Amino acid sequence: MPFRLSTRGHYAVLVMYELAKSDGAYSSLQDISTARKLSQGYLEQIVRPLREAGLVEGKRGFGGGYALARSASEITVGEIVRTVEGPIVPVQCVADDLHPERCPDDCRAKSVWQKVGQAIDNVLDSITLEDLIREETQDAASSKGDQFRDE
Amino acid sequence: MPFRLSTRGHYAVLVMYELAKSDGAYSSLQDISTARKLSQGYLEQIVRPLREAGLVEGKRGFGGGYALARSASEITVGEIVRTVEGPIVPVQCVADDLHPERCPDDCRAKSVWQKVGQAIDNVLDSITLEDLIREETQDAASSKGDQFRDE
DNA sequence: CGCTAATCCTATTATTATGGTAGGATTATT
DNA sequence: AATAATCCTACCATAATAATAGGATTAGCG
Repeated sequence: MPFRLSTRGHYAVLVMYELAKSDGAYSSLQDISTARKLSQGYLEQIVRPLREAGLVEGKRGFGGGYALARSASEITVGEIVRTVEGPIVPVQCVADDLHPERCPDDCRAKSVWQKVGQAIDNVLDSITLEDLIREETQDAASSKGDQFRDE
Repeated sequence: MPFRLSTRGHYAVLVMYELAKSDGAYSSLQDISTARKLSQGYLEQIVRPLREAGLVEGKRGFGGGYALARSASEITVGEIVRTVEGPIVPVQCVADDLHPERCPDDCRAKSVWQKVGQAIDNVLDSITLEDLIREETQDAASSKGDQFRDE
């Protein structure tokens, strides 16, 4: 149960993954929600901040849908997750200064949580949507190097 | 809000941190909860799995309390967190095979979540309680090397 | 022995977060 | 005009979280 990503971030990446595969064409949330067995209304709520942040563009009306606003190589998983879920701060005491007796400034454990947050950000920021759609059926390394290798 | 550690894991590390500082002597939860402004009853629930997992020893009665069952250098933050919160699996689709249409086996995003989980485990497992109590007031590197440096 | 301080154990509860549903308004294509 | 899509707001059911409450047991101390 610890360090879980909620479905918002999970589904956001799935939707962006689908849009990246469509490469320019507009895809409707109805199609995506049907294919992935997700609630369309829920996806609408999730896509909204992505649109407001300029990651996707919505086109209304018949034949409309969503498309990436930028190239798949310029959108990282970290940007997607932080856009729909907020900054990655595993333990609140790192961000604010409430409960000074519980978590005083000199508490060495704080640096643990900071390092965890940075480690998560590093992984998420190192992976672009292009990495995800490249070599779809293979499990080999991406062409860019060791950023996305399974080890 | 994503990748958050609940208070269970947070408080568990705080308690273990206090026990490590006491170095062998039994510390009561009443003292710890008073000093850290935490609920004693809640801490009791949190310490229980730590005792059952053999990380701490409880001593009942007058003058009793809890003490580390092993050396502080042999207990990692990762072990503490996983004991009270369970394994670190950021996205469930990595662990089970429900929703095969939502998260098919060939979904490349799965490897992202796996890498995140491993990165978290790596950080948590690299830090022992001894690392936390050493050089308490300093922000320098630990004597063991670059495992716990602020960068 | 009896008092007290502690762990140990179970049940309940208030609050919050999660994961949606419902219903509609707007826009664009055919 | 019909339809298919985004866009927007509100509400809600469930589950997880973070405790609280109340007691039973055990051990030291006078």
